[in-house]
Amino acid sequence: MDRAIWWIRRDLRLADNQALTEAIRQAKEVIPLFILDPKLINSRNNSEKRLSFLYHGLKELDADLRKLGSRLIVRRGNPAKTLAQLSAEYLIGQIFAEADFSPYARKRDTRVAALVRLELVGSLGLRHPETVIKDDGAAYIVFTPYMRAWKKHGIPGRRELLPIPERINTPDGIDSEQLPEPMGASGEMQFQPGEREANLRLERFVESKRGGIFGYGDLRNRMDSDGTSGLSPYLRFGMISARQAFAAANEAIQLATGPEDDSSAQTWLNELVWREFYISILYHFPEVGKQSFRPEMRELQWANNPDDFNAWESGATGYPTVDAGMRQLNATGWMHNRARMITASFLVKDLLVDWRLGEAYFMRQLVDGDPAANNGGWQWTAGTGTDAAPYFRIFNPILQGQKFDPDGTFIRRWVPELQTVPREYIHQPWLMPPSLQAKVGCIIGKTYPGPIVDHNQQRHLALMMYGRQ
DNA sequence: TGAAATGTTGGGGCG
DNA sequence: ACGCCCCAACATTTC
Repeated sequence: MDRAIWWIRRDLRLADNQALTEAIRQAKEVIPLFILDPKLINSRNNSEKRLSFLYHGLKELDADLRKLGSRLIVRRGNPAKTLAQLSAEYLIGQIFAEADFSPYARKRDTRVAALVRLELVGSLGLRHPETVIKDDGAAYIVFTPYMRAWKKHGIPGRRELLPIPERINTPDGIDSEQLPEPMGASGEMQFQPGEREANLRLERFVESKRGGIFGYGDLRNRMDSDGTSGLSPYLRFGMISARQAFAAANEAIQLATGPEDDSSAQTWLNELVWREFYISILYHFPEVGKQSFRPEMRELQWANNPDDFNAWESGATGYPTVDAGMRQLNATGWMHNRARMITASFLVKDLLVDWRLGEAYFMRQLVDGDPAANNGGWQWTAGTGTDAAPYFRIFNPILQGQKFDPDGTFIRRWVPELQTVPREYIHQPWLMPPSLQAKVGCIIGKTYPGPIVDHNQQRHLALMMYGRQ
């Protein structure tokens, strides 16, 4: 084959890239192509920060490609039309891409495959969803059996990962669109986009002597510390492959020196398996993107009060941990996982708002926003999903804060109005006597809202709402 | 990857 | 010495 297109979608990396490797193996010349698909770019649930991360990431990828004698070609338009037109114009033999399993991606790829030769190589998870199924061919809908089956297959060692190609021959004279100017300089972003940063983060995480993967078991839930890997945006855009992450996790498990380290590293690896699980769920049950997985939970009578929702999204519920989480999200496009569970539980089970509104809001904010993982997380919280939390499992935002942010460091970082509130009141500032409020300059109802609802009361309402179904 | 409600146990104060 | 009560601490059940 003379010419192939490496169609880049959610695999913005040169290392361990099966689609790219296969394109180079089969064709003399390879065109690295990214298509700005208006359907995705202009989607109502897209996020400025995620787009900015993508655009910066594409710039990085272009720079990396130029070191290999190639460059990134960017086109805007309908993918099927764009690929058909390019294929005809440049006599493309085949298009190689990494498989993506969101309902939209699958529809899109079907349309593309009807017009041009498209070969999907590898996937955004380590295992293709068709390969982890029960003996009778049904999909797993409970995590633990899924994980057991998943783990029966091997995890490649780091030495088996595909190297960065030495050179990519790309024909000259192919027009490329300018990338839209991303908002904000990449150097100021919390997540520096690009493959290089992704690898640095993974290395730091698995090689760190304190914290990192071996401290993960203890620290992952602490909202007041950096106990997580911070890799989600990179996995989201494939700046690092799932295989690379799994290989590193597995190697850490081999190197663990005690049962604590071992179980800590296992815990992180399991989080990666949760990602695979939700990719698989969305693949086998694409309708979860629109409605509850559980049919009996599709007609819940949500309150959907707009004022409550506004208070939630802007971080003004009067519950410090909830507000801190939402403000972290709004400010950075990322939220600690524990805070995601707490804020989500609050929206669904304290404010009785349809989980789909929360899911959409998260998609509009998150740098790492991914349809499978985000949907899985929300359905888990709402108790409507496959292997979901039972409906009566309701987070108490005060207790969660006391457990996972005992000093209120996380709260004070994101809710400056509460900066001066003493430790003993930080999770319930409304209990401060008026004299203390005046003394510390935090007046409940003025400088910081009182709780918009009573948790205990709302908890009972939620139990009734779910119980009636 | 929860928390509240309810039940059980046992030590200590006390008459 | 004994029974009774209280209640913290822990366990179990329930939502």
